[in-house]
Amino acid sequence: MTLSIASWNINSVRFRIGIVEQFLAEEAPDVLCLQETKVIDGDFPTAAFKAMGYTHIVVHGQRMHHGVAIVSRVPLVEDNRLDWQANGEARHVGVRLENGLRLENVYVPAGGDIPDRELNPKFGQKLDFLQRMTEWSSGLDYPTLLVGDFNVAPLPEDVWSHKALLDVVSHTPVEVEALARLQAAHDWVDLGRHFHPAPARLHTWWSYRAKEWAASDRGRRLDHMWASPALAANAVAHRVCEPCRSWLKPSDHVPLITEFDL
Amino acid sequence: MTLSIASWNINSVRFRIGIVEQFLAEEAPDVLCLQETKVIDGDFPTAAFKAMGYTHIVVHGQRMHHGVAIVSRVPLVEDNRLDWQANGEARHVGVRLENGLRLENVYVPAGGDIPDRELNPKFGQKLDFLQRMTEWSSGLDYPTLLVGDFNVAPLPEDVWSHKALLDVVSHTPVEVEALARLQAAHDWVDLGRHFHPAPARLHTWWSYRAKEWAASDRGRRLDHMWASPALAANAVAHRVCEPCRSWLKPSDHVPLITEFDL
DNA sequence: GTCGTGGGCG
DNA sequence: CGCCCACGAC
Repeated sequence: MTLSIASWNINSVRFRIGIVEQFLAEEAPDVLCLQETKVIDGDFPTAAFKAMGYTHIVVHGQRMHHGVAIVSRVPLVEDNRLDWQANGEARHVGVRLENGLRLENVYVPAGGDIPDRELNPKFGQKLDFLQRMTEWSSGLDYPTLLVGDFNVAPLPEDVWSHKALLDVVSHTPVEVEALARLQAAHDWVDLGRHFHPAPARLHTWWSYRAKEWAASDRGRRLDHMWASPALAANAVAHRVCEPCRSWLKPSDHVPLITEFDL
Repeated sequence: MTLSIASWNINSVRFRIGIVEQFLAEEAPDVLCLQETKVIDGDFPTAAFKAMGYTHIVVHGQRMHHGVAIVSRVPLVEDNRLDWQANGEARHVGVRLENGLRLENVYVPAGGDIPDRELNPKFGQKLDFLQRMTEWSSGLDYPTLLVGDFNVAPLPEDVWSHKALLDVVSHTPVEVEALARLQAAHDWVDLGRHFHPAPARLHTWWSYRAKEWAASDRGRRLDHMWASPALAANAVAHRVCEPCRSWLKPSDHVPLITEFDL
């Protein structure tokens, strides 16, 4: 059987429910992981998803910021909600699928503007978050798919200009090294680059602030899907749905989809 | 020649420019007076009006609240901006048409919630505003059309329930008496009731807070067009465009139109 | 209920 | 740029 899993930082699932429906209608993934839902669990637009066949819904939201959710056409059960900052922010939810696959959906902190632990506490929190994810990751002993907005673009080819972004949060060496440690801790396979090796252009985010985002194309690859080595062997396709960036009232992130043959 | 003049409390002309265009396309009044434009003069959507042939535009706006404007297909010149509160609020603008007709566009203060001068200063300011309009009105000696949101429903038949609203600001006896003095000061002809005498139902405003506004029909006649006696003799029709209340993203007020044969 | 504004955040 | 919220006004 085949299974398709998508991930999308939606930047308010309520405000953008229309393009989420459009995406599900066009791509029909079996499972969709959302980040930055920005909604408390009671206000999650459950009905819209159920009407489209996504009847299995696991939410972990909060007021105002952050929030993650997983909606699915195939059965799944909630497994855990981890708090890698121990501050109560809703940045992770994990589920188990019927075939035993674990799916972990995470929204890594953005990290503020200044790439300095002392001057900018948020930057330190981001690095600490990645370190605690690394420790968690090293203990995993079952096939897992880790997806979400990691807020780090690791490779030079993951940003529009390696040189221009070396001191910009999301692409600084210290973040890239922290992400490398996380990846090594479970031998995670970066499915994006597995299917589209560097130096291929591969971006998942374009700032709202650039009005001519398509023309200037100053993108970054902040969103990722990482698989346990055994699971990666079953991945048959991976793509970034870049056209979604130009839909009406878009998110600044676009969806990723991986197809598995299990 | 005939001349049609409309008046509409639009509750943000920028937010509702779409239905303003729809109204102009359908009714094509020669002149449209707007209240609660909620826009500073520099941000008034001039281009949209000019594109529809309303090339003569006189605005008197401010940040955030209030604001009035007159847009016209026929030539007119700004005549005055009166401040009947002496507090700088943009609640009036007057123009002269080529035929000598004066058109005065006013947005009377709502007056707050409690109908008591002592407990609620805004109520006193509303009564003072009407008193100063009365003094101004008694000195008029040229044919004038006074239009706008008067925020008073004078007759028992001007509200959905005379009894229920006797103590509700907009229909209290003290406001009704103040409006009667204003009317008497120039022998103003109330064109709404001139063409649709009581007890005919005649409402121009329905609260946003009643979701089933059409079914419950708890309206009030807060908007008016008053003519000097000599001018009123030339009025040939007057109507309230009630369907506008059910358009997409409506104002809580609907437009009024009077046609003159001059 | 539905505006505008201003601040937080990304 | 563009979301969420709090506030004040009507």
